[in-house]
Amino acid sequence: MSDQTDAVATPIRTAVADDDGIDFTLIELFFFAYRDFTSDPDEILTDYGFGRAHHRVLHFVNRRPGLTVAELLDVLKITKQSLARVLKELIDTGHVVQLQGPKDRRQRELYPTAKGRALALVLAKPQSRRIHAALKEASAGQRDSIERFLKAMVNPELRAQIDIVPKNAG
Amino acid sequence: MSDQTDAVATPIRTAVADDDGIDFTLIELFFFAYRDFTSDPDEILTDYGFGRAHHRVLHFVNRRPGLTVAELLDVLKITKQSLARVLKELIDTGHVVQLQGPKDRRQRELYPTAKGRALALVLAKPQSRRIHAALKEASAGQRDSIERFLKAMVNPELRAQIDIVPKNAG
DNA sequence: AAAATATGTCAATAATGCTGACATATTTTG
DNA sequence: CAAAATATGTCAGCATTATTGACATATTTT
Repeated sequence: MSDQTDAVATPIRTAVADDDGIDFTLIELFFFAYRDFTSDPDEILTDYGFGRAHHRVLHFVNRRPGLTVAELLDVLKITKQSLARVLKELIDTGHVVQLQGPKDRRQRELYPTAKGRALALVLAKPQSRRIHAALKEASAGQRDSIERFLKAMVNPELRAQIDIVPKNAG
Repeated sequence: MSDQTDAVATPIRTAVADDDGIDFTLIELFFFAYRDFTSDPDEILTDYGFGRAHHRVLHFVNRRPGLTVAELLDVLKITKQSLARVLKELIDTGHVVQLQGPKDRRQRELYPTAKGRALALVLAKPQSRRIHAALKEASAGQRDSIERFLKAMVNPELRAQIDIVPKNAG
């Protein structure tokens, strides 16, 4: 009886692999890729006294100018209280401004300032460069596959969040 | 003069888009995909009183049985003190065991127990299912593109960490 | 007028990370 | 063999990002 109550549990010496019917290869690659994907902006952010949370807010305010606090909470999947401090700091430092909603004056529409736009671009640049480098040898069709894959990884009921920004809104 | 000292900074009402020479589409998709990719195991982990940090340790101990503490720190890119608490909890709950290194007795080789292996599979299952569903319509060649892309997103000098586990170690 | 909604704020707490310092056991070096 | 280097463990303090619960204010809807 080698159950949990044994003083010493038996070590398993074989590695799990894709054989177990589980795609460990892609699971692990996704972890490594995202770890390094976020590392570039993380370094820049420390110079500004900001963290990854500030980056996320700044990104979406630049991506969807005029979105409300509620919409931002829904996209980030965090609570109002978690957002509060981060948003306040971005407002206090002049990266983001709030405007009263034109139709519903309870709402606060969030917009980037020129300063906030500039920082968003600075943060996105190394990420875009990394993506561009990773796609170097990929064809246009392969890029489409990757885009479709990433989109399909998102919960179906939340995929609408992605489509808010048209492919080339410019 | 609309600089930062102005009482009210001017809001920018246009959205950033890929036009700015930055691949915001993939940047954002990567964020959404990873957010939902980690949400499944996160929910399961709360039932065990564990967090995402425990999951990462458990994953790599199952993936590379016998890896040392130093190797684990290198893979996770965290400090020894950060790992300590999480690792201790996994050991105390019988998910992971430490064996003295056979050659260098200072080292502690980390192995999963049957309990730890089982939990790793439970956590990986929904992630694998999500990947599988996302690849549903993709051809084998497209899967390769995605794998190559994710691998290319990892810092070149750290890509060796990925290759430690052979494609089909089974 | 009452209820619902959007936002803001306060207080307390948890998870995960950090730095710095130091102890122990073991291996390597001179 | 003694000294230095290495691998690990641990303590104390702290920062960031998240959580829940409670409550206040302004505004809109019923």
